[in-house]
Amino acid sequence: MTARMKDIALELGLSVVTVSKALRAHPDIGEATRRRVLERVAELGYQPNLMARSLVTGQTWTVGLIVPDLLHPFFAGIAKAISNDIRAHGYGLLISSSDEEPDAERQQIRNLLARQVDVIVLASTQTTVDGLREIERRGTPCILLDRRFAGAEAHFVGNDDEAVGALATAHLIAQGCRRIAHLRGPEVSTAAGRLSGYRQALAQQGLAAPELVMDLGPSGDHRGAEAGYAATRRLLALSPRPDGLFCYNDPSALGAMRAVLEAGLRVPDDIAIIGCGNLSYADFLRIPLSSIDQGAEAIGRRVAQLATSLAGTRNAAAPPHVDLVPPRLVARASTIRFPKG
Amino acid sequence: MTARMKDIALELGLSVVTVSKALRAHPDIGEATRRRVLERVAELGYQPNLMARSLVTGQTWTVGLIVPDLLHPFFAGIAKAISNDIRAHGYGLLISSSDEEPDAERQQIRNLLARQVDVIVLASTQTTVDGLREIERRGTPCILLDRRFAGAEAHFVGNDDEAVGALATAHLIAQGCRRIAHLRGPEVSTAAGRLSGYRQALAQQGLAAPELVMDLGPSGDHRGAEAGYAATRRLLALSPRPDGLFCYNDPSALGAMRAVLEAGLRVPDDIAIIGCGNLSYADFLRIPLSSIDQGAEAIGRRVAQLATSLAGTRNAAAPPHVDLVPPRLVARASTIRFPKG
DNA sequence: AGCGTTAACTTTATCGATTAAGCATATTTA
DNA sequence: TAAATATGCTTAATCGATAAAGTTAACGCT
Repeated sequence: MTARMKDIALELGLSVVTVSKALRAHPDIGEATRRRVLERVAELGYQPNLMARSLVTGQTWTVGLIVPDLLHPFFAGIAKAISNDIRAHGYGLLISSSDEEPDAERQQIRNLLARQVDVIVLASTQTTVDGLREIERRGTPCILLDRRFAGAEAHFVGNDDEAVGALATAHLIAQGCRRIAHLRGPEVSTAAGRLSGYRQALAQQGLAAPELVMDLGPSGDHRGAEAGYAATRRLLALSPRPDGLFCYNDPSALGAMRAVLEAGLRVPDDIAIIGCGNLSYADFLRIPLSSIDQGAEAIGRRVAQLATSLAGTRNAAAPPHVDLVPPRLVARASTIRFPKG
Repeated sequence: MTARMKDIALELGLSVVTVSKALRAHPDIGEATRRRVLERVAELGYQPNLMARSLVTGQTWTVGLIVPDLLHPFFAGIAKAISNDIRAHGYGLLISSSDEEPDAERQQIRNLLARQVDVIVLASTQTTVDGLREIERRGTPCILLDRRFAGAEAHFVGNDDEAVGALATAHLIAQGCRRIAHLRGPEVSTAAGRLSGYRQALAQQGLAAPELVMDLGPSGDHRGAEAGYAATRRLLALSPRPDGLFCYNDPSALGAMRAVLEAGLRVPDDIAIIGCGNLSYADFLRIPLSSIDQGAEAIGRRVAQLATSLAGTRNAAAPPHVDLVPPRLVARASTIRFPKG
């Protein structure tokens, strides 16, 4: 078995409490004693049992994170950033992937609560705020990530999705597109936000009608390319057809691009295409894809900061901290119609 | 505050132990009492404090995972699969990303041990097995993931990297390549294994000499494309130049492809290129990249199975379980020289 | 009737720490 | 010089559960 404080105390002829205090640099302990303790602790490579400590202090130094899909680079990037940043403050990260299933998510929330995590960070797949009741009842601080709820008074960190939609659409307009279509994502706040931003940008230029919005359907990210392909085929059947396309995410944009090229049209000359997510290796695609970078790392860092400041708090009536990370346009060949020069 | 067993016991006029046993379906408890308890527990949405439980049982129902880079799709895929599979057995997953820094990794190991995880799953960035001493001393079961140590008697789950190298190289040979080069990865067992497989495949066909191996350098994955580009430029300066190229990973293969195309050569006709990792959206690249699929999900599932079977074990003298997941060739345009028909 | 069993709880000890009180000894302070 | 304060430890209580051992009433058997 592993050494316990009791063992060290016995060896040194001290009480357990003295050892405990010495380890935590409590002022009660004299210099000589502290040194003796630390020396023996170092020799043994002793580390206090965090379970036991947590039981009495009520703090577990653990953040719980639930994402819809850990394989998605956006969420993986956020998870990595959170993990790295909170570790610097002594926190660990318990991660689970809900696979876009609300029931699984609720179960995972319950599990995190049973584990007494100090904070829950949640990119929810729920449509209502009800799933958060339990968290609230427990008084565990909760940070909503990427996806928000209409009337919920909760902390939030994520993109300003209206800005995402507006940025992408304005870029297409600037490139000379006049009939700009949108592939709309599933029933989550991000899709609604991007659609709204798209509409705003169009309205601002008097390009609102007719509306060229096509649904990608409920498919998750893994089917994004197929969904984008199918939706775009439907768009191309319209006449006159669109000359610009803002896609909910990059996979659907890739599917869209395939559909456009297969139809014998040119990208970006006939149809300019922009996605969202800024996938890695976009530069190595057949036609490098313009996209909106969501800044996963920045989001993760801000979540980490908020989480560590919230940990230890209980039911603090602090006003919700809403942190909208600005998106960044990355223009590549798929939209650049007027090469400079 | 949240309800505790004591509260429920008091309300129902029972002892804490009775409630505890009722919740765990202990045979001591009568049907009527059990029902009363379960009913009240359901009403309150009570969940036992897992910290307290762990302290006495010694099991935390937690698996610790350390990977070099959570953003890397291979490790993200593994993490996702592990998380999903162990959750079904009641386990949670504590994840951290070591960023390929041995010191960070060691610190993370210590942290996981202090948190009393039941099993540690480790894709190590260390060069020696010394960093595992502490784990061993504690008797915590440990599963090495993806990267192995020479003489270590430890559980291992990952690819058969010699098979990876051999599979890729044999494929190039089958496509008619005769001067096959290799971009070698950094100082980890996977790079050594793939190199060895490459050599074996060449030797088997009497194509061994001269050796056309170029180092990618110590760069991690994020610089893979640049490193691949640079190494390939050096390769192209040779004469006669290679006609086939097996790259350590996909990013370096993309860099290699860029170098080849910039030199005015054709892929795969002048030089066929194959990578490793089977990156998503490989089909949407300028020239779809052939690659070796490592089967991240399969690896994750096997790790999960092994981990749950090992949890609760201490210093079991069970012989190390070595699980080599077979790689799968995914041939695409970058290597297919003889289109069928 | 007497005694061993069983069923269904309760009481006590424990897990490995932390926090709150005690208690000498030494050092100031008035 | 006596009372007041610090200094540096120790002992007792606690965190929220589980495990081991004890208790009591009902039951069955010869």
